[in-house]
Amino acid sequence: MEMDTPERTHVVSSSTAISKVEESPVFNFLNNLSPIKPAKPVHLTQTFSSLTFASPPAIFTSPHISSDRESRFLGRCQTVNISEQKSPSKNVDKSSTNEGDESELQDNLEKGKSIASTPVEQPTGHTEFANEVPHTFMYDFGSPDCGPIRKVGLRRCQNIDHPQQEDPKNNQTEQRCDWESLVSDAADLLIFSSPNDAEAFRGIIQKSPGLERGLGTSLSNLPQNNITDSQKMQHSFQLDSGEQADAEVTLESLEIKKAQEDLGCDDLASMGIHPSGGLEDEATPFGLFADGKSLSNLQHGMRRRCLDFEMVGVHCRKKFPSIRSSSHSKDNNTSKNLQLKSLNNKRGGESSRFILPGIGLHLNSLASGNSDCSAEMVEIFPSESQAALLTGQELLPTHMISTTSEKGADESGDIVVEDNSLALVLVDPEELNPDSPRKKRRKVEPGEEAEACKRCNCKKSKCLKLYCECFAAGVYCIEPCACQDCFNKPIHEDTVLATRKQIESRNPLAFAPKVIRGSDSNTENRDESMKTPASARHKRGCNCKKSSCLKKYCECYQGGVGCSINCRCEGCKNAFGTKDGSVLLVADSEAGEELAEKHDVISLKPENLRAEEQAHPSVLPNTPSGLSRPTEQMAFPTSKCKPSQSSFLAKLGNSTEKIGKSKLIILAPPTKFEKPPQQLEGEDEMPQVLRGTTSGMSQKTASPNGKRVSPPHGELSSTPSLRSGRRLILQSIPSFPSLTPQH
DNA sequence: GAGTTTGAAACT
DNA sequence: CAGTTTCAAACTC
Repeated sequence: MEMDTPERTHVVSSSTAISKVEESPVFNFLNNLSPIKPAKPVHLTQTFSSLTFASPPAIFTSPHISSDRESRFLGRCQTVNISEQKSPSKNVDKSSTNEGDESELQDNLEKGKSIASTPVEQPTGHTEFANEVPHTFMYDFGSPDCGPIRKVGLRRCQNIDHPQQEDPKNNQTEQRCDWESLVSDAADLLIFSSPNDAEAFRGIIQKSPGLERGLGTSLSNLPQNNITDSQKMQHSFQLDSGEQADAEVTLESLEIKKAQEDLGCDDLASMGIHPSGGLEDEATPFGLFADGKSLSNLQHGMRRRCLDFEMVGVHCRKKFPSIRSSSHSKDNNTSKNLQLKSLNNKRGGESSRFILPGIGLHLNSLASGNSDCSAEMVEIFPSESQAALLTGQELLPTHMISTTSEKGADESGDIVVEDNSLALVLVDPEELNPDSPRKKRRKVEPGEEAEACKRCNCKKSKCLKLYCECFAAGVYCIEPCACQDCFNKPIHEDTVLATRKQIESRNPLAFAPKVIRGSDSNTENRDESMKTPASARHKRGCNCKKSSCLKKYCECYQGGVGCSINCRCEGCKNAFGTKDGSVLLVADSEAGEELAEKHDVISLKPENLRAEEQAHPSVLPNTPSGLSRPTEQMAFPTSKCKPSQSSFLAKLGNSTEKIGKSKLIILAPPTKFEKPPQQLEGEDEMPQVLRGTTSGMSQKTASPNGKRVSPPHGELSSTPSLRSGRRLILQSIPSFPSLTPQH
């Protein structure tokens, strides 16, 4: 060995020289003199080659070496590998490798920095490491210390969107496992691709003390540069994945990360705030983490996904239950922790659901329900944010962002409301105070929630049948529910799931959104669609006989969609569209009046609307004048809300004048509205749900431009929540006066 | 808040 | 598939 070291140094310093030396008779002579040396080099070489791992020689020689690892891990991985490989290079055998390889090696060395600096012992460890590495990727085995880490690596590999980011991690993890001490030294070389990863590791570490030893040090040692780098990575990641590519969002996320660093990730994790979602998201699905922190991470990750991928529907669904629980207890800060815990638990349960087969439908159903719940969502997030605020308000922005983004994806109208609430949160420290306006708002909410995300009142169904709105929506019952003998609770998750399966077996679409937007008709042409009354339609259609499809008894009407051929209703007067397609006419008729009346109740003041229409008959160019209003009204009457929004928006778009100042404000973000049409395009029920199927309302409503302005809640139908959402909007309106230009 | 109406869900 | 019953929401007072 001793003899080797000097040679190694030589090799490292000048690879070319090495080859010459080897060839030189003197070298051969020396080798002959010391039988030991030759044997080792050969042995090593074989070992590596056999492994197909990048043997030192192989490394030099070529790309072949890289094998699986490199294929998976590009760029940075090479760097890491180089560092690892260095030690091998030291071996005499390695020196024997081709010159071309040497040149590569040098490059690598430059990147990797100091191979020479690595301790002599490394070679041995390195060989081991080399052996292990391939296995690590290929198989899930490992020493107790390394096992978890490797798993993570595997996971990541599977889910990896960005191999580069992961690669570094894997490399690090591996190195740490085998070379903890060495790694610490080389930590500088290693770079976590993303902050997310770092957090994820932290979370892992928390769970597994063993890992913490290995990783903890390295993490702690990570240079700030790495962090920044990771931040950048995350940023890029967001951009890549993210439809939400908003620079602001990313910036905030960065800020959040910084804040986390300042505060300490642990604290943040405890708070349930996790700016970075990356690994967490991935990890959770695998069920790796059971504890609250990990869950919180998951939650955050979930959010992230929504943000990044606009998996809003799913996200919302997952969150919903938790949200509900949290929403109720929001008032007390002390309770917040408990809430969070409960949320975590619930979420965990949800996550499990998420994994379970058949859940998809459930989730979808949730989505529909979620749409309703969007209002809650908004509030809920703030609550969490509040918790976060306890430590630092900085976190809030993320929540806000996330929430908005989510909503944006799912629901335009609700989103607006949320924004308001969020704005309040940020502005007012009072939120923390129970007396804060927010709290007041929440107080209002209970009623709203009850309506919005309807709370059931089941007495005999045990909330395990579709009679139960909660169950039908795929959500657990919560406090507001007045149900009796309720089994639709996390505690009875098994029962709930079993029941679900049973129901699904009977009707696979039982939990799917009842209202489906027709891809074709729906979307943008909805105004035109008035021709086809129900571009968005109820799946099965209604069977109304006495309500004339003008009351919420009618699921079509309730869902804000017109009746279709599927309906067996009698005397259909559905304002959204009659079975026979004579939608508009109806609007003018009784239904329209009724709707208008209801509008009044809502405080929408149909008067204004009418006045507007009169003043601006052209406001709704797409829709026939008569129809436009009625339809809009239609939407309102039921929930008092969502539909109205869209309608308002449309009107507002055309004429901000009368409608008003306050109302217009709410409508504000046009972008959100833009999304719905896209959603409409997706025909698949599931996707729609996930996306947050647009409600008929939104579809119906037309922007002044003729474009559909409104919201997405496709499923408004189901949605009591929509209703609530609208209410919120109305309420929120006052808050936004500033936004509305005063005329 | 109690009672009625209504139509979906569930059952046969 | 049709008819009946059960159920809970929607509605009315």
